[in-house]
Amino acid sequence: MPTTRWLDESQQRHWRALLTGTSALFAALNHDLEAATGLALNEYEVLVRLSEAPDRTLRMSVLAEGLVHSRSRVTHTVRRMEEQGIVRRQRSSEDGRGVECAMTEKGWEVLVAAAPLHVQSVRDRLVDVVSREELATIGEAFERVAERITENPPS
Amino acid sequence: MPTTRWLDESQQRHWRALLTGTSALFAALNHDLEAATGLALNEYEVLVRLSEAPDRTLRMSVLAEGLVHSRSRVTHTVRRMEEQGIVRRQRSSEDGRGVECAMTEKGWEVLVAAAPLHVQSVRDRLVDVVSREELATIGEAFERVAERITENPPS
DNA sequence: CAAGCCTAGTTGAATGTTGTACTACTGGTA
DNA sequence: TACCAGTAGTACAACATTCAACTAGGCTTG
Repeated sequence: MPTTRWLDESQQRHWRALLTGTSALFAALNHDLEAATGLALNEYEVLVRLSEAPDRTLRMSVLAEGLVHSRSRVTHTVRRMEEQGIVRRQRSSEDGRGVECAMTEKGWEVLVAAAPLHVQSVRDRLVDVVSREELATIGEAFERVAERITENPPS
Repeated sequence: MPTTRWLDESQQRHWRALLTGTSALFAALNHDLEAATGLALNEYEVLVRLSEAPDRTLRMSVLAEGLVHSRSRVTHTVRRMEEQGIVRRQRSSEDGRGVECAMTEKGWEVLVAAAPLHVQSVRDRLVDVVSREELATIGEAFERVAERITENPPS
């Protein structure tokens, strides 16, 4: 059992800033979006993924993987969205186990209405607050972080 | 109503990387910590804040502000922690409305046992994955992001 | 083609979080 | 000292998330 390599003071400070900063950021984005459109950030993300997919349709497991959510969480989220009529589910024709989630026309309209507001909010709270270089550094760093976690998942 | 300034492709990619990267990161840290110590990341953070405070004691509202959690969430978290015997609550003597949350001796022991494991996990999943400069950039950027949100809170 | 194992997705219960309304105390003002 | 607006915290209900079964279909091997 090796002795602990503690974080030094500045590492500590930066890590803490990330922790509270992201917490504040996501809370604010969620709040902005929900106030303006009634949509939660999770739901919005589902719509974005669907909008980019062929036939605006994705398998549940693809959604789960892309959003980094548990399968069960996606099931519940999509069920709620289905009740609002913004997505629809149907059994996959190729794989009898699979379920495809498709965006409805109403879902598309909801997304189109929400997108400009959300983008403005992301700009106000993040993109226009950091420099282009900082954003690039952040993006690349977290790409690596995510990759590492995929290679070596918890549990 | 001005036309939307959309994100360009690289901004889009970096923003998405942050979104999924932090999601994966916090899920992994939470999982590591919970598996090793039975403590959730939230609860750990409460203990850390208390451990740094005079008398290892903080007002509920100070905890809420520091953790960027709602007052109600902190009430619940602290109640659960009190049931485990790692913190204790008492009415504030100076302000009759206030409640002070103090770390117990058991809480201190739990924190001391958990800290090395948690630090290792933070290193493995973040600190040792990015360069010192990247971490500094990230920390400073998010400090600014948080500041901006404080100046201009949602709702 | 049957057995066993894997993957996809759902279910329901336990747990956690949010939002609103409420109690209680404070501090300032008349 | 009586009022009133504001602050601290909690209670309860609605909602979201997690976790551990569970159903069902696919894939591989003998």
